[in-house]
Amino acid sequence: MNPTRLFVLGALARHGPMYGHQLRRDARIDRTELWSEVRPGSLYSALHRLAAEGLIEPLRTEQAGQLPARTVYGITAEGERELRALRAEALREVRLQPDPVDLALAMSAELSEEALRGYLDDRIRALQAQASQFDHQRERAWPDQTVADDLVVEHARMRIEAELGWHRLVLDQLAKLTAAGSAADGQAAG
Amino acid sequence: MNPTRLFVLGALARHGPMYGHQLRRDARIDRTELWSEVRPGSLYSALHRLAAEGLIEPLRTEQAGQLPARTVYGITAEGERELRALRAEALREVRLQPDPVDLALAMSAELSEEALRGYLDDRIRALQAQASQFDHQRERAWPDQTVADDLVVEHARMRIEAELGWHRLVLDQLAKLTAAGSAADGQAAG
DNA sequence: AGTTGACTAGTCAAATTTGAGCAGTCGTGT
DNA sequence: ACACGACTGCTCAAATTTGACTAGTCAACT
Repeated sequence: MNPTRLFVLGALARHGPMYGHQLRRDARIDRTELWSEVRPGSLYSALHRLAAEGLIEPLRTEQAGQLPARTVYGITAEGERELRALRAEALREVRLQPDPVDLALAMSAELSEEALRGYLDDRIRALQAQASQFDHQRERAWPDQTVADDLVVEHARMRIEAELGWHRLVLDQLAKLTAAGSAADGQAAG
Repeated sequence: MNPTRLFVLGALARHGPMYGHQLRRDARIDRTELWSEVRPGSLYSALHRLAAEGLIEPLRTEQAGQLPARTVYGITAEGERELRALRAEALREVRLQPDPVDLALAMSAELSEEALRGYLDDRIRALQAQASQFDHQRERAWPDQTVADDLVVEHARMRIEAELGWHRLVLDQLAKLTAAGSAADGQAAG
């Protein structure tokens, strides 16, 4: 499905021509980390590939002060078409992304009850921290905030709440979980 | 983090020596699709790499009837250590995986209200279908089902419920969402 | 006998991501 | 002056994933 391409095309369509680092920066600013983690490597490789496919095109190179030169890309007509197609694909796709913690849990039978409880407590604390961050952010808007942005934040908040609920359930069942194999395996390397 | 490696090491540690296709098959049987999508390409490349690193080792090659030969791998002592490390890593990591639908939604301002409502209705139907599947499955157990397996299914069920709640919220705000840009863009290529 | 369809066990090229790094610049202190 | 850390704009190798494909076997029909 490739979210990186969707992100690049969408950003160029909205804001107009941009260069690589600008995309990366805006991704941080606009809470983009919620829907897509844009790493530099992926970003630039997507830019090169999109340009090679003619979906975006280098418009000019700029130079601000003595900083490294940067290439400004704009979206092409074909890129707009691809953007609509990718967006439709993303909207149609309903997939619960697998969570590695489930995999880990299924393999933790021989972990001691205390060790597992420690992990779970840590996870709950981390989730609560994230939740309260969102609650603070929800109050004050950022520039150019749209209804869609609100909904994205709300989505994250609701998912955190669901995670918290599940974690509490796991804590509830902890005794049963480790009842079978209760060997000593308190701490792992890593 | 690499869930595929964790899956392979964990499965070999639990069930004992196995060959590639067996891992792939068991992944289907044990609801593994919930936590990890094991595609053949990823699976075999993980096997080769784990073997090269000495975390698993080819024990023998079998041949059942005239079917293709298959290589049986077993986990090594070092592999067991790596398994514990990977599991601890997965248990520590708390990350809300970004959902592409958020990205798509943030770029759907110029989509018509009806088009967006159509997508959302479809998504809700798909989610409800998945939910009722889980509800049926929850009643009858599968062989070797553990408490952890129950919890994994429950996890998926709770996440679906959260998704449903959010989707209804989006439908609620739909008028506001498309209020700004309401051009005609009813259907996209796809 | 021949065909169909599903399963077995795995390969491969191409796309993509990861994670680190590079060569420079800027701002801030000291 | 100059050291320091953070930022800018981007590159690169290595790891990994994707998705289609190979080359055969088996059971069941027709």
